[in-house]
Amino acid sequence: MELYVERGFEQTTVAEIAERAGLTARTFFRYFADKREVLFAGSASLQEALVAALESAPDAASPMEAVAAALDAAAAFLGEGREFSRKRQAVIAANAELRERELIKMAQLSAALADGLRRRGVVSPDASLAAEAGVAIFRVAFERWVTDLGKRDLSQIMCESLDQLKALTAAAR
Amino acid sequence: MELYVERGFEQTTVAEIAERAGLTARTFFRYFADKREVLFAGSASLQEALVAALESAPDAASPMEAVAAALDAAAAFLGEGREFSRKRQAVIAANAELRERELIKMAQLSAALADGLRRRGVVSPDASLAAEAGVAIFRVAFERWVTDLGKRDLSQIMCESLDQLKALTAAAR
DNA sequence: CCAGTGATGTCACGCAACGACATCATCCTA
DNA sequence: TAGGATGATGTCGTTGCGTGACATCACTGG
Repeated sequence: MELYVERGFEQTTVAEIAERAGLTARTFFRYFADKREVLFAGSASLQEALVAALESAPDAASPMEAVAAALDAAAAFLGEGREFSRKRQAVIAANAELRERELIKMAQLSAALADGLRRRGVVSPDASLAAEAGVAIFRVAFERWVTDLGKRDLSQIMCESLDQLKALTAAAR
Repeated sequence: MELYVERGFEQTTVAEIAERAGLTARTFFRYFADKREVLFAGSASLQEALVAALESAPDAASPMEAVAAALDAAAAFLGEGREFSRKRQAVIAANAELRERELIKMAQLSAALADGLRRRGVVSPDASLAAEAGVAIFRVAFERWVTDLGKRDLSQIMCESLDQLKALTAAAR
């Protein structure tokens, strides 16, 4: 993060990262699959938290309600470190390769949520759609939260976004 | 496509592609930004077609209805070449880097649709949400269409998926 | 016939990423 | 306590992607 913020992602070599960490480039690649991956170390635990929340939602909950529970967990997970999220997001936004990686992490998240929904008995296409919709809400809400200058809560913004999506789809045909 | 299908994406070098095309590797890179991009040559025109359809939707159409018009255009654009889409999709699915590129193309599509909606007067977060939802529908429907063994129409599957999303969001809270 | 333009080739280079092997610390056990 | 297994790290060499700089060649307009 330090180096990526200082001089940008492309202008940073793996050798430099390794040097600052007191390691060899070869060792870097033993911990991270590639130069990008180092910025996404936490995404596995985020995903676990979301899936866990989805699974522990009440049985009576509808698919989208279970997804909403997962989104609450996401807010809890990220809610504290807004400054860190801001910095990280700035680095990612500035580089196309990093945006790609970010997107595939989101897609993995979506797939994991869809799996979780299927385990709850939701039929396959509904599960995918609900998961995709959930991730869309996450994306939009997170963007707003990071951009926002005020102090509004992430979970609150997520709720709003879900409501907006409901209103939008309800107004189609 | 030939080489990627024959021996897979990773096992194909740019020099080989260039050779089969009767060119130099250097020239390849003058036409395509990188080894992946060659599989996404058509995505710009797809995007244009969708945005055009969105813009020419009746003024009275709701945001999601305008998005639905764009999805119809997508179906028209892709509907004929199912065999080609299948092959291409198989190549992409088999490789993580290609999946990343596919995702960023989708994200660009989503951004372009959101822009188009804003030009129609839709407020910003609604535009993003509707566009994201539209792309989610596209993704799910396309996946079903490519996988599906039957002869069901892409546009038909898209309509179904939109209806399903409506039902899902309506059932939240 | 020449100057300008655009497409292509040639060459050299930086760097990401990986395989193979060496080294060293730790720790378990006979 | 010596010795062997294990795991983390370093070293070295290689491949291939991607780019900058420069040369070449075809084509076009004047």
